[in-house]
Amino acid sequence: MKEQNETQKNSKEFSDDCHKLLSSVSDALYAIGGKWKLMIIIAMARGNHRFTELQRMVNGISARVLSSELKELEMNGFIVKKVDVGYPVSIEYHLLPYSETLEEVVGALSRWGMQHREKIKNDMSTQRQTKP
Amino acid sequence: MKEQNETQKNSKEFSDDCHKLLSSVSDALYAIGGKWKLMIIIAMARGNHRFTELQRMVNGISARVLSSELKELEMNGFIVKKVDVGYPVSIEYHLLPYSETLEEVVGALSRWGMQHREKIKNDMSTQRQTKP
DNA sequence: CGGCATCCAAATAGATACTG
DNA sequence: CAGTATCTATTTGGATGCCG
Repeated sequence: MKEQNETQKNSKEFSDDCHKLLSSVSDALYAIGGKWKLMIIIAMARGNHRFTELQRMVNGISARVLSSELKELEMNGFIVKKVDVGYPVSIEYHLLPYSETLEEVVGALSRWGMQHREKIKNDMSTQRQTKP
Repeated sequence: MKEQNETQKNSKEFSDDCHKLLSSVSDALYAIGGKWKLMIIIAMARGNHRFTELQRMVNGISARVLSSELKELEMNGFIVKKVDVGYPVSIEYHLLPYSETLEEVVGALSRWGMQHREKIKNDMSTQRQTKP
């Protein structure tokens, strides 16, 4: 290992680093990627616990998709489904502590999303000058 | 506005906050969501600039998909395509400064992905005890 | 209300072949 | 090398209806 020249070594380590970075990001996207999972978790963190509440809050999601996403989130340990067998039966979904580990990701994404929207807006208004 | 009771007001503001958070995250996912865009940007940041380099580095992407993703990234101002008309013609893709704004997002995702992989590993090994 | 089953349409992805 | 074109297979999603 130590005997290979610096160029090779640096290149190899660089490439290894890259693979590690890629696979960890890939793992993250696999678990919480897609359009809906983070949105559902955000909505739930903000006090929406019922199926229909969630569907109203998460814009554009259908019942079928919400249903299957909730199932996956439950299987993966992000949320728990609580069934209250009163009358009428009430079903609520709640975040488990593990969801809190996503705070940094959600924060980074929302900050970036906000400033990205600004950028798009500026791009559009400057473009309008050249092509009215 | 001021006349509504505190419960309603707080609930309304909470809901507004939620919508803002949801829409900014949604914007972010729209721009850099999907399996590939971030991966391509990461690989490029780590020194992969040629089409085939990128395809080798980003595991599982096909030429067709890589091609279309690169086009989108270019249109959205993340990367630039440089054509060197020497012999042989060489084509390279490079990150534009705007890609650097994604650093925080990439960092958060990779940290989360790493610790998530650990969690999965532990879950699997503890589960193996009960069902060998 | 909180879903599941079914059917159908649309989007996406893979394989393969071909081009300059 | 750096793609494009075409075709097909698979995934995904919406709409609808039904059920407890």
